[in-house]
Amino acid sequence: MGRAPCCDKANVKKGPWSPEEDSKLKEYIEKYGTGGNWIAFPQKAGLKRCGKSCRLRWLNYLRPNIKHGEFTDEEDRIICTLFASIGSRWSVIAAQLPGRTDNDIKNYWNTKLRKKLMAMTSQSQRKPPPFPSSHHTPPVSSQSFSSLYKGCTSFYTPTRSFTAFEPISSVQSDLLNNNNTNLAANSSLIHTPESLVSHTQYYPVKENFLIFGSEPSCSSSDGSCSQISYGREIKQEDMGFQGFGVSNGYEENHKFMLSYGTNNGGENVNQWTEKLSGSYGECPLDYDLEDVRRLISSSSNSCFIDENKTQEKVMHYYYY
DNA sequence: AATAAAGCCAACCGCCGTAAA
DNA sequence: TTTTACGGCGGTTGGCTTTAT
Repeated sequence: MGRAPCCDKANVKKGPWSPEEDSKLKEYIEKYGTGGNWIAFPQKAGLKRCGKSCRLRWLNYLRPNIKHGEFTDEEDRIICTLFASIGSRWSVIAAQLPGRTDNDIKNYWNTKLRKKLMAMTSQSQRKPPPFPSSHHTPPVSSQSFSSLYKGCTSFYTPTRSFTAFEPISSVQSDLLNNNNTNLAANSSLIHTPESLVSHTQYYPVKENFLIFGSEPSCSSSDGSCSQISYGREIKQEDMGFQGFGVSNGYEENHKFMLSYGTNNGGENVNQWTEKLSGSYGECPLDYDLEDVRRLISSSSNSCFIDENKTQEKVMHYYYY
C-alpha cells in the first residue's frame, strides 16, 4: 500500500511562529539541511509543527537572502510584465525576483500593485479588467499596461515568445533588432513597450509561426525546479492575451504555435478565430478574447500601434 | 479618545502531479 | 496497477496594524 502517515495532525501547533521555533528551525537547517524530507523534519528538529508549515516558514521567512520591504519600480515592472504574460504563476514570477518569495509577490499584487494598476486603468478605460474568482488570474489587459507605461512613445512588437523559465537579465539586446520585427509590426495583437521587451526572452520565428517552448530550467523561489504546464494541457490562460505562452520544455510535441497573416488559403481573416484542439477549448474563460480585443481596440493611448495601419490577424493554436 | 473600516501579510487550506510502496 | 503520501503551488483567511471618522 502507500506510505506511512506523515504526522499526527492533532498534535501539531498552528498559528504564528514564536522566535524560539524560528531559531530551532533555522539552527537545524544551518547544521543539517532540510534532509530533503519536510515531513520528517519537525521531529528531527524538535518542532511540534507540520512539515508543510516548517517548509513554508523557511521558504517565506527564514531562508537566507530573503528581501522584505518596499518593492522597487523595477520589480513592479517585472511583476506586471510577467503577470501579463503568464498570469498568477507566482512561483515563476518570484524566480525572476531574487530574494522575493511567491507569497510576498502574491500579497503585494493583491494588496497594492493591482490597485495601482486599476487606478491607472480607471482613468482611461470604460471597462475595468475583470478578475476571476478561481483558478489562475488571467493576464491583465494591455490597456492596463499602456497605462502603467505612459512614458513610452513607440512600440516594438515581440516576435519571439516569452518564457518565464529564463532569467530576465538574459535577454540579448540584439534580439530587438532582428529581421523578425517586420513580421511582428503587422500584428495588432501583440504590443509591448520597449521597456518591457528589453526584459523579455524570445524565441525564433519560423516562417509565419511563433514557436512556443523552452528549455527546462530551475525557476522556483527556493531554487528547486518547476515547470509550467509540464505534463498538463495547455490552457488559454497559460498563453496570456498577448499570445505569449509557455509549454512543456521536455515534450517536444507539446509545443503550440501562433500564426499571423493569412490563413491556409492565403486570405486575410478579420476577426478573432479560435482554432482549438485538444482540451484547450474546454477551459472556460473569465476573460474572453472579445474582452481583450475590445480593450485593445478601445485604447486611446499613443503607446499602441495605429490599428488602421495594421491588419487583424487570425490566431491559430496548434496542439501537436 | 474610542470605534469602525481598510490595509496588510503570515499562515493555512486544498488541489494537483509525482513518487513510493 | 492501485493506493496513498509528499512536495509544491495558488487561493483564501484571520488577526494584527494603520487610518479615517
